[in-house]
Amino acid sequence: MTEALRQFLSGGAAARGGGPLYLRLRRSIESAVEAGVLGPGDALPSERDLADLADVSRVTVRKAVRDLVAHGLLKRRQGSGTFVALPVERVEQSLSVLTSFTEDMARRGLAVRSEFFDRGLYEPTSEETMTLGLSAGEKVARIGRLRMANGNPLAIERASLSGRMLPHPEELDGSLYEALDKVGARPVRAIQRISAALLDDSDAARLGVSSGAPSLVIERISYLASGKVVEFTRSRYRADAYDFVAELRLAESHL
Amino acid sequence: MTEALRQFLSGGAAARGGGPLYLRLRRSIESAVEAGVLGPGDALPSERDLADLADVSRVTVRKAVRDLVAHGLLKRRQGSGTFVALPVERVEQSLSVLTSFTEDMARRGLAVRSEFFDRGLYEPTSEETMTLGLSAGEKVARIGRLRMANGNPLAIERASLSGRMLPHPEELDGSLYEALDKVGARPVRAIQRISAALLDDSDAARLGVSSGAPSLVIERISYLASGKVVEFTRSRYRADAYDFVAELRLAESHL
DNA sequence: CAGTGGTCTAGACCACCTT
DNA sequence: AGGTGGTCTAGACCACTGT
Repeated sequence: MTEALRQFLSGGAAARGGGPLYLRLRRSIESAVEAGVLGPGDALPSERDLADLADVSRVTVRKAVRDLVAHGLLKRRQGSGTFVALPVERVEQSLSVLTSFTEDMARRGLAVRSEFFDRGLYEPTSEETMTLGLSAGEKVARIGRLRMANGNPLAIERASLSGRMLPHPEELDGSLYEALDKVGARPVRAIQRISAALLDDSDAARLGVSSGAPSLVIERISYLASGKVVEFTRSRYRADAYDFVAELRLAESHL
Repeated sequence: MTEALRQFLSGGAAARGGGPLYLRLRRSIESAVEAGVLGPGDALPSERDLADLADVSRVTVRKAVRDLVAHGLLKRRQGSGTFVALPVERVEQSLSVLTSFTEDMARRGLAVRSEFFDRGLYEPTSEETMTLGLSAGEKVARIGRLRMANGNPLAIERASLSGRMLPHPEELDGSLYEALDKVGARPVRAIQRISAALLDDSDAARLGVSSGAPSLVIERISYLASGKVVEFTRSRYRADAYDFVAELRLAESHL
């Protein structure tokens, strides 16, 4: 195996076109994975061995590997090694009709679990006061949870609500909307904003991906029938595991 | 100015909690920007000077700065310096009704321009053959363009169509849908899939962002009234400049 | 030409996982 | 205990940008 790799590294890294060494090495490793010389889950040689094989310094190896880890091709485990990433089964979520996370996953035969890392009443930020239309002195209820499907962390959700809607957030256990339903504050409409950003270190750790991995950023504002804002949620979905799907009618559009 | 910075670096970097040096330095620079000691567009001291100020090696400075550049807080210009990034005005696009890129931007008073980097007929990939339902021997028309608003690159679009629909792609100049309209192949419906991923080096260069910056990945399949697939487009939108917005009706959902 | 970021090296020590 | 990735250093040269 190391012999086949040598073709891609020592021969490959030097020969493969021009450019900086770390880029040539990066392409060499990519080629080795694409060619199947390294399969999913396989361990790469240690960074020190790679440095020897490719005849570059370890710093250069780390630069090449870092890029490939960021793009999701490789995974590093401290003290253990560097491995070709396992293919991730991606999960889809519809954007036209908002179905529940739990229902969505159940329909796909996935076991869902939530892990709360934050449930409590807090002094609101100015953003929360404005978005939720809080009155002076009113507290804000915050719910932070890690969403998992089949044991894999998929998303981080941080919801903010008026403390009046949810006076005991620490008792929340299952569905937030169910709890809202009980106090007659079930939203009927939501506006969702989708963007992308790199995960910060703590969110990356929670989601079990490398620091600096990309994520889908979802901000949702939910409204009551009266038009009043009930809930403001900011979520982070693992970009390597999640797709949002929308169906569009092309009315008078000229693209 | 360097005097105020020193508070955040020499004093700051060493004092600011524990953890690796590059993380402390990163936090110090973040703090300096948040505190307004460094405003948008301001130049940071050179990496060598930062290394002296914070009393770390240049490698460590570069590691801290790289992270901040990836997150969009700083921008590096080779031969020139490192600067606090200018705030980017974000652009929204609706997902419920697909309006045209050009119209959308015009409504916001933005001048739109497209730059083609690829227009031609090619041998289809197997993905194109399957998605577009091409018959044997049929060529595929590919349109690759860089979308810009007010001179700023916003997105890269790569569209694939049957060569029969668009036999002379190199003549395409304006709207693709307009061209399709002329041959009676105007789509009436589309499915759009939204995810996120890091930009590769060449796309990052086209979009004028740093290599490894995050992007929104949009895949769209457009259908004729007959149900036949007309077009398959894969786009990359700058994550620091683009939001997709969807309105949702919460039918029977339990979140 | 001087100054900046970009690449690269050889070697060191630490933190962590495995056995 | 031995091997792995994580951090860090001091110094070098290159490529690019400005004057």
